Amino acid sequence: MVMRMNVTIKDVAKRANVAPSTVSRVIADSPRISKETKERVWKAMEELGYYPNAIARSLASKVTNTLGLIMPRSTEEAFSNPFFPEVMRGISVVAHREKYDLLLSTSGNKEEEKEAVIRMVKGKRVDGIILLSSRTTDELIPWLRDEKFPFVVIGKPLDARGVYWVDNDNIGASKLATNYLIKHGHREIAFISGSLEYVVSLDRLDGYKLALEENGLTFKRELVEQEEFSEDGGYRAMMKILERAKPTGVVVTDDVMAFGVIRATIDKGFRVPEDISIVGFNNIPLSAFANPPLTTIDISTFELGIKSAELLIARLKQKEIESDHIIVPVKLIERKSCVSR
Amino acid sequence: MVMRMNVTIKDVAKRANVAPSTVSRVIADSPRISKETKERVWKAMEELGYYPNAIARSLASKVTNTLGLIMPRSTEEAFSNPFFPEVMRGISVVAHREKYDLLLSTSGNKEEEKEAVIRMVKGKRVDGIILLSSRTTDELIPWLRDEKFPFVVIGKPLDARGVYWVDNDNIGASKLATNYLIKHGHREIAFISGSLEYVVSLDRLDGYKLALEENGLTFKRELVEQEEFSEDGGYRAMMKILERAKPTGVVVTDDVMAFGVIRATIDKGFRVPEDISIVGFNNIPLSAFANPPLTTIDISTFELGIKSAELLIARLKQKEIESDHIIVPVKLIERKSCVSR
DNA sequence: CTGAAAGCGCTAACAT
DNA sequence: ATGTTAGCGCTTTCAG
Repeated sequence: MVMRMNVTIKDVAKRANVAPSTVSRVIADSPRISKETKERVWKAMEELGYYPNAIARSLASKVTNTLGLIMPRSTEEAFSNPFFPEVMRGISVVAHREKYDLLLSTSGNKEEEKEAVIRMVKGKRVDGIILLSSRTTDELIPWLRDEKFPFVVIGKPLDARGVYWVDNDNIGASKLATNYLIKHGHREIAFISGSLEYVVSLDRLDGYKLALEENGLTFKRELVEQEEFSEDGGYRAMMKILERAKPTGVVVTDDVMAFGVIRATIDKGFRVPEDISIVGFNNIPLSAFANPPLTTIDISTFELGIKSAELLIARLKQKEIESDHIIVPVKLIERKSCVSR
Repeated sequence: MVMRMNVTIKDVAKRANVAPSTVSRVIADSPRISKETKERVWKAMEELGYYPNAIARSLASKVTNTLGLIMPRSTEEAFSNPFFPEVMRGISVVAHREKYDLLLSTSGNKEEEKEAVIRMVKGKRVDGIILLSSRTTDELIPWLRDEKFPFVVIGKPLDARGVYWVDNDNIGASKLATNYLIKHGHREIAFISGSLEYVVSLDRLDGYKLALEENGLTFKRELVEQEEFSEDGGYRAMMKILERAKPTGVVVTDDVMAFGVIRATIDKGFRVPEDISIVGFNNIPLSAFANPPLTTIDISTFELGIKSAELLIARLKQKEIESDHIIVPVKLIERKSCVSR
């Protein structure tokens, strides 16, 4: 029976006839160690099947080589919207390239979310944090800023002073969507978004208003509705609007919601796009296959993930950073859910 | 200027007039500490804003309260298929409930995947591992088994001895899909799956063969094709089949691939379902919105995640485990992509 | 019920 | 170029 104790740096040191610190340096591939000793140490590591203990390493060096990911609200919900996997895909590409692992917090609500962040930061489990979406009411951002802990947020925070963030130009994107409808002859344009708790909703509402204004159209309260980010939310919002107004076009700030909007439109006896044109946001994979295929604003979700990870890692490595934020471009994808009037 | 040193267990001990070990016991809520001391220590922790350093804790106790997630192949690809986010959703629900965090490895290929696992296991960064999909060629499973490291794999491994796993009855599921087509009068049924490197592909191929056999139909090589798990893979597979055979129905073991199959069918001048019926697998959200809406086998992806996490955690907590594997039920979702002949 | 002390496995001054 | 020596912050015998 083999009682296989864990082989540590000491065992390697002994076998290679060097000091533990030398082994440590070899692991870090320090240039101040002679080629010969390195070889000798490598050989010893090989023979003993040595592998560094990352935890001990972290404790001593205060570096974890891992990035914390904070999902919005419940992790469970987050994975339901294709937006998040896509952002994570971007993040994981960069993390992999830069040799970072990813620690996912699993939280269920606002309090737990805060808890999760504290656990990561004070627990010293990560080198930096990416916040996947900011709410205006978020107390996390000031907290992290005060802790002087490196983090970047996806989505421009209300108070962006001293915080690094990555986002689209949401005002511009929303103007783009609205103008598209206006150019196609629409005058009564509805606007459906997620809760105004989210800065992104606020900004897109502004973009919508601006587009109306610049085209001499008047803003009408009854054409605007907020609901939760889900198919059902979109459905409910559109039902409410159709009960009090007659839009010919609608801007919906989330494709998943847009599916609900389409469903509501049909349920109310209208056709898409013949009676009502719809433009969505995010260009999720589903939107190309919807019926009709959805015209939508592609916000480069993948890129949002890429850039946020790059920005965070640049910060961690104390690289020169040009700006404390990055704007990722959007583009309008024309499909079949809009028509001229 | 405040030089805020990290407050440690020692500071708390000093302030509460106890020994560090006592503070440690209070953190663990040991019953051998008097109520009074506990209160005193809690107060001191509160006042100093103390928070345990998880890394130091892990080093000393050899427990991380973290589960490692190993994605198949590249993490990037994984996030492209809705299957994985959905599994992760299930895992995260349980992890959250049981107070575990999730560590995601970011790997790009087979070697890096192995590297990632070693880094997690030998680096002592996680208490257990969930393997999100097994290939027949997987050397990870024997390795983990030999290391006696707790892990569970989603997808029955080829050699399941001594390994814990969670899966559907893939043979049965595939029979279900194939029989459905047979019952609807189809005789020439094609079968498209991912690489036979995956046990799941093998099993589903077996199920398909069994269904044919039990119904007196002969298996034809030219009706079978393997390709990668993507829309494009499905497209290519179907193109190849249509160049040499005339199926009236096809079983595709992945919805994303099924979309490609539909596209190929149309490109070849056939209609779905009038000319060719299609049954998919996974019931991803997209499949309900496809054109036509896809009839598919729902494999309870979310449940797969739930069960795998529960099984792993039960193992970590040395709970009684009834069986070393869990079979999650499937069901057929009838939509519009199939028709009787 | 609590304290003292020895690690956990590694890194990082500081020497040499 | 390499060794010595303290820790990193916590847990855990072992005493008492």
